[in-house]
Amino acid sequence: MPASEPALEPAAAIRGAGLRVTDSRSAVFTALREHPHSSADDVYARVAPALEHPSLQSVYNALNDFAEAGLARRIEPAGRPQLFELRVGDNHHHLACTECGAVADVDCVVGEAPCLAPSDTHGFRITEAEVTFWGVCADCAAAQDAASS
Amino acid sequence: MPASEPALEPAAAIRGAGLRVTDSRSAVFTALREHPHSSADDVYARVAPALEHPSLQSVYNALNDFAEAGLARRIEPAGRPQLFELRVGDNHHHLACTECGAVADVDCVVGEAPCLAPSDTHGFRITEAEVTFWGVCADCAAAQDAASS
DNA sequence: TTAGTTGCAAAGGCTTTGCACGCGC
DNA sequence: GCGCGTGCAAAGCCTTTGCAACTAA
Repeated sequence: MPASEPALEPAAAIRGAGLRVTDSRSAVFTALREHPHSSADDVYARVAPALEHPSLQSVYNALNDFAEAGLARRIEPAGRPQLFELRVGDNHHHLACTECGAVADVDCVVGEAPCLAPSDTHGFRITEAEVTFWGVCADCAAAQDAASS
Repeated sequence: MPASEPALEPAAAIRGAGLRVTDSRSAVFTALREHPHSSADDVYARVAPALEHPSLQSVYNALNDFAEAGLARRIEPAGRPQLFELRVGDNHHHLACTECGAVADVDCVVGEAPCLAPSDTHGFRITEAEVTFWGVCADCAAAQDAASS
């Protein structure tokens, strides 16, 4: 099992990103590592019990700080609240469920960033290629099949 | 009916999608054809002068109806208001400017839908692959260069 | 100590919803 | 005439902002 790679200490990761280490941030970091693709609300729900005075705004602060510091990546599935994940810099993409909003990771088909290049850049200075596969997750597909039978 | 006209009559397109033809919808359709990648606000600003009693909600209604009927496609650049365009079914992708939100079309590098397949579907029933290239458009790049020089 | 963070409150942007009137079919 | 669509108003969701008190370094 991949447990060989010791999970980086939250405090070290946060400090390494140039941010101060606080209880809130450590909690958010841990929650995000254990449950990637979480929305701010999800993270808040997870860290709330562990903190003295939890606040949704602090979670937003932490998430935004992480995103800005390059610790976390922001995912914004169309029409849904934004999600966050800690995997960064490995150019992976996402599968998103149009029904329930579930998101799963997919390794890039090509393997190196940017994994695609547009045929015409229209003068844009391109920095990133984002790929999202839309579909229906296994659970929702099962629900649909059950409903239509 | 030959659908080979350079510009399909708005009324025909709308009726063809199974929607009733109204002034609002015709105006929205025309505005969208002339200015693709428009937000609801943009469209509203364009159609308002031509209508008697314009309303932003009607524009939203029309756009959502179009999207649902397959007449228009909804684009949702992360963190920006949603945009709409009339090109549908041709599997093209987008270039988006991280600075100003400008969007440009790019033909799919592969050419047929879905143009990519994930390495692992995680049980998803995939219906669409969406590719967005993020970067800085020519105008914003020029502004940045000017500011840093 | 001192700048960076938190917590609380409130505002803000974008989009949707509800309902009566009017119009396309 | 029937039913969909419009217009007006209001609410809703998610996110950001402002400011005093607090705390990591």
